[in-house]
Amino acid sequence: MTDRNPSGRELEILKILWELGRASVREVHERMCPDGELAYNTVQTLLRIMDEKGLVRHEERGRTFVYTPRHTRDRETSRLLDKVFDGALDQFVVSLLHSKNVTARELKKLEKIIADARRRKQK
Amino acid sequence: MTDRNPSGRELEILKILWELGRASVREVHERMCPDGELAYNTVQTLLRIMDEKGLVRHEERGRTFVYTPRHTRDRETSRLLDKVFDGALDQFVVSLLHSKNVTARELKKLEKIIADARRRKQK
DNA sequence: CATAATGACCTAACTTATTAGGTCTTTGCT
DNA sequence: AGCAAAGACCTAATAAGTTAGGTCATTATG
Repeated sequence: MTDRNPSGRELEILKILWELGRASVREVHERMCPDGELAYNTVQTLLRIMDEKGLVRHEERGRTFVYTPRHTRDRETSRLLDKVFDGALDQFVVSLLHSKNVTARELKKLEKIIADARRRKQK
Repeated sequence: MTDRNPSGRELEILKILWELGRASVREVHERMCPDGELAYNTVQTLLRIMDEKGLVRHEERGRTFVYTPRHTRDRETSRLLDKVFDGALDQFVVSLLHSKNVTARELKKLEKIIADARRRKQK
């Protein structure tokens, strides 16, 4: 069972793994719920399922499993782009600008990001 | 039970309603599954649940219900932005540019969208 | 009028997601 | 050696999402 999509909780775990790069169940658990909202076992079960789904992979370090993400941020972004906007990039960006109050500073930053991408494209 | 989030199928229905503005069960069903992938009753049930969740509203036209969306595209975008990128707009856009092959033409369009937004901001 | 079509409403079956308890094993500490 | 901590593995219970069948009322149509 390879390459399925993450559910809500699974996405939370993926976010941790994207941040840490690699992590054991314990590390994910501590980062995700420092106040014990979820049981250790819950996180473990989720990671096992995500492994089966192909969203993460694991290697053994001693007797503990260290997980790394296989599902990428970009993949997730792409999925959402298709899911909500049928792939229409411009519509997505317009909506993005509506969706919250964007500061002039942020806009400037975005403009630079796009301009850079264009420059790279030209070459 | 107001203001809950759409599931995958519910989002599909919302997309139809965003496009059509308003529609009966039959219209949604025909647009969504012209080849009868889903039963009419399935769509009807989904719309009823979405009504309870506050994602759509309905008014009666004769003896048929006409549904309109309450959950907006922008709201959905905002939700995804938070869910995947904790609200970091720039990260989202960078990922967007990675997520598929963007043409130079599209980039130019995006640049214009951002520039226009900035200009409006200045005033 | 009889019958078919359309539509809302109710409910059930099945699937997927979420949560966590119990068990067994290894390891580290006294 | 004995005990506690850490970890994987198995399993179950609940919740949420998905799908659609059956029922009844209203409206067309022959």
